[in-house]
Amino acid sequence: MSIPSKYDAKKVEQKWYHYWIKHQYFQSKPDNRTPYTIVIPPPNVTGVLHMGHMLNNTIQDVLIRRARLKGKNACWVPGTDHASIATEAKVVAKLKEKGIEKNDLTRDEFLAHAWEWTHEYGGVILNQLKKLGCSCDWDRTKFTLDDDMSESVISVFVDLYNKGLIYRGYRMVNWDPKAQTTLSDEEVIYEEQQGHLYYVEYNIEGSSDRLTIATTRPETILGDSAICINPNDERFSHLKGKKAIVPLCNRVIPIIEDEYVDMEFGTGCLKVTPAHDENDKILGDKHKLEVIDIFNPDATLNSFGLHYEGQDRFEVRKQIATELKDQGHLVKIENHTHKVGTSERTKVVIEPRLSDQWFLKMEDLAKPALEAVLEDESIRLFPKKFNNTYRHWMENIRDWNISRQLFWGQQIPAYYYGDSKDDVVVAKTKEDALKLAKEKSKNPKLTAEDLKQDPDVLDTWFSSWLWPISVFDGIRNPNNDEINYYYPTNDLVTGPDILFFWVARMIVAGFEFKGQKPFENVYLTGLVRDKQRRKMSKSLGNSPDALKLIEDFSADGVRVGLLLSSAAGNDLLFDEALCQQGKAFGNKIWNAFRLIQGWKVEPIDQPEYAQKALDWYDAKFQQILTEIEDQFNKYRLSDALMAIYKLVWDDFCSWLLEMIKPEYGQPIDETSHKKVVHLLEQNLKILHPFMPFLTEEIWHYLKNRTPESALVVASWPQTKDYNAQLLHNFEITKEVISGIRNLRKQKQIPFKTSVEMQVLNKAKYTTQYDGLVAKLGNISQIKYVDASVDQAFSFRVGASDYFIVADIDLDVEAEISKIEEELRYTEGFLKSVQNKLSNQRFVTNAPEQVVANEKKKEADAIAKIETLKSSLSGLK
RNA sequence: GGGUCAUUAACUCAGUUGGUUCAGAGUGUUACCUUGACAGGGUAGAAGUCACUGGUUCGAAUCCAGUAUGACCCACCA
Repeated sequence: MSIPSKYDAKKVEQKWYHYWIKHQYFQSKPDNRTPYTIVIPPPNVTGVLHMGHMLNNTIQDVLIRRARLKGKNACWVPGTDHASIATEAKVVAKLKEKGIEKNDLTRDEFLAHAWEWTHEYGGVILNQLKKLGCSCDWDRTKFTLDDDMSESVISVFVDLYNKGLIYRGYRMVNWDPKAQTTLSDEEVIYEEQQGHLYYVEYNIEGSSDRLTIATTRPETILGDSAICINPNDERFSHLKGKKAIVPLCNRVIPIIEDEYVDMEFGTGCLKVTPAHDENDKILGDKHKLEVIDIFNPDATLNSFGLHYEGQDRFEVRKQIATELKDQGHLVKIENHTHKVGTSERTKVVIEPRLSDQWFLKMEDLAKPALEAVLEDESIRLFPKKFNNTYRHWMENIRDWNISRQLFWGQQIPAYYYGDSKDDVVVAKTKEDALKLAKEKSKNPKLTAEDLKQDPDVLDTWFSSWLWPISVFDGIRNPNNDEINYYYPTNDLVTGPDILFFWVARMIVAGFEFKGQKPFENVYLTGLVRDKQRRKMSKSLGNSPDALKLIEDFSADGVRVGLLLSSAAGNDLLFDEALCQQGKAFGNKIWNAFRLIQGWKVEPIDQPEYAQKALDWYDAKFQQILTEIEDQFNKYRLSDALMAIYKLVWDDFCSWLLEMIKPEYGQPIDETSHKKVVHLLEQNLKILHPFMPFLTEEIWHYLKNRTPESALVVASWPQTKDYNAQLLHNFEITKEVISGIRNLRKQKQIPFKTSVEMQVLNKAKYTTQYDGLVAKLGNISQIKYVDASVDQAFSFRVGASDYFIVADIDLDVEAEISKIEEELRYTEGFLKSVQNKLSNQRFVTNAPEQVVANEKKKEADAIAKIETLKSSLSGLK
């Protein structure tokens, strides 16, 4: 079988992905193995893969592939989210291009367009995940608007309504004037903006006095229903009980008193606009003020806006300022920075607005979810610092506005049978609703036509909070085999930006609807940023094209690149150079494999050095294996990968292969070859979760494999005890070899020139590796001596001296000064150790172990000084 | 305004209960090497007042207090 000298990632990756799918390795069905389950954070159905997804899903794939290798029944459930606002906005925009307005369509017509769009673009992102190598069970792919998923959502709504946890309320909500829907508090992003503080004068009724208020939103004065002063503010005591006149519209409004007003801010006078500010609403309720809504749903002014009717709020703000100025009501304008709420999806400024919405009471629901994370820690967040954030949110949780004024989503199963808002019933189907309506209205003559379903749909998160349950049909069929087997799932991998949107709510839903946590561990990744630390975003154009990256660096390379520097919770500064490093690593492995496979194998005796080297690597592998087990348990994937990287590159390639490599043109013995192939296979196994394609390719080149023995379903290496002393001795051997190389370089002794070495070494604990030292140092002979060797170059490792006898003039002066320098350093070191030891408080207070160590350091230093002195006198 | 976390080499980060060479890794950089797996390579080296100030301790990158800078989260100051 001929092996290509260049690794063709594109071809290989396609080949093996097909192979894995064909042999159904990613499929999972309940059986008697332990399950290991991950549900994917469903991406937007019409989205495309970005760097965040790449990172996220690479991590999930690493975890799931490792679990599969460890013999678990690994199940990774993929799917997409209908993302109501985002998708609806895209559909609306697309229709607009065709000259179609959303308002001209019926609900069903609009939904038909939306589904068409979904079918056209939906799933693109899932195909991109396949390119990345993700080993999802594609037969389980779910969409949050699938019929069964929707049924689950509706049934949960009805259930919560019947429990009295869902209510309809007339409240101040966050209104997105562009999408023309409400948003939950979590969907509002507060951004600091440079604005102005307008000082506006109001006339006082029946007086020539005037008062000045400060406002950031002068356009809302048309909706003013009071002026508020602090009762303790003596500056305004003469105004108590009087009335003010709103400029422009000349409406007469009361001057009320409330301690809410901050006397320090602005003028100490506050205008009250209950329809357009949450605090004003509270004040308004308290003082029974009129509520004057001056906006249309798209944030243009309505008839209360007088001559500004139909114009946009920000346009009106400018014009009204001018008009106020012209009429002598504007005192001054100051610059003022403040936080403005914007829509997470459409980016427009949120308008606080009073409207009827559906809410879910969260307080009681949150309790078990809070305990699970913070008290019994049955759910663990990685990194742990998010516990605090989680606690704060959960303890201050507010009711969740779950209704959206959109078409794309599950329509709220509430049916009105009369003119009043209270003439409402909630049921899974219209038939059930009719039954209930007849009872409630005591009107048996009601027909289905009399029922009008609430036009709103549910917040998308109200479907995705059920995800770990509903993908296994655990809502509709609470005790089916799948949910019983797979739930609770094991790990959840997602970004901290949706900790509240999704993670916290899933935990709530898990306890409420399943009586159990939805997952054990939550791995929160960082944000992917560019080299300048800017967040990657479409608008900045700094986000690389995911598929292009895979094209350029191979899927394996990109995976390694992403993971190399992505400790959980830390932002990842993405740099293509990392992918390049990943790709180079792949190349290194490929070439190591080619070397091994290229050797001629013959049934000759195994040289001793080869056996020693292979035994050493065996132990080294075990050491690293143990280490990465620990790192995986702590979700330190980056560290685990780095440990493997160094194991393969440094220990396997640079040391082991160099040590067992036969002379050029010579064969290798069968025993060694068999063993090194085995060790390579072990490496491939632990590499496979990170670099699935390359490893599978080499795995099949090494031996003929049946589909059952593919690497993807191989077994993870067993951890065994290893000889730590052996590893320690070998490290010393490495130092000796480095010493030789170093000395050759300094003295310009070419590697091809074989030299003799003499060793002054009382312990002789590394003599077993003399063969290796001879091979890698090109040493003709190693002799052990009892005294320093004159006329030789020397170096020192530990307490031993190594002398290289070469036929080259020795610069005695240089040797002497080198030794003298080391002598000075060692004497200084000895002095500091002895100082410490003569400190009575140290000796009495420090633990025995530490004192003993210091004493050993002292003894070593004394011994070293002795040998240094003797070589010095030898040279002189 | 409240809170959380961070600050270690040129860059990105480890450093687990204070005590073994604990001042580390990867990248970059420097010098040299390189026809026989791999220049996407090899060998060797340089590089840090562990943000600052004080404290606790025999001993502090590590614990405590404060300061500075940055990031993030939360909150209704017009």
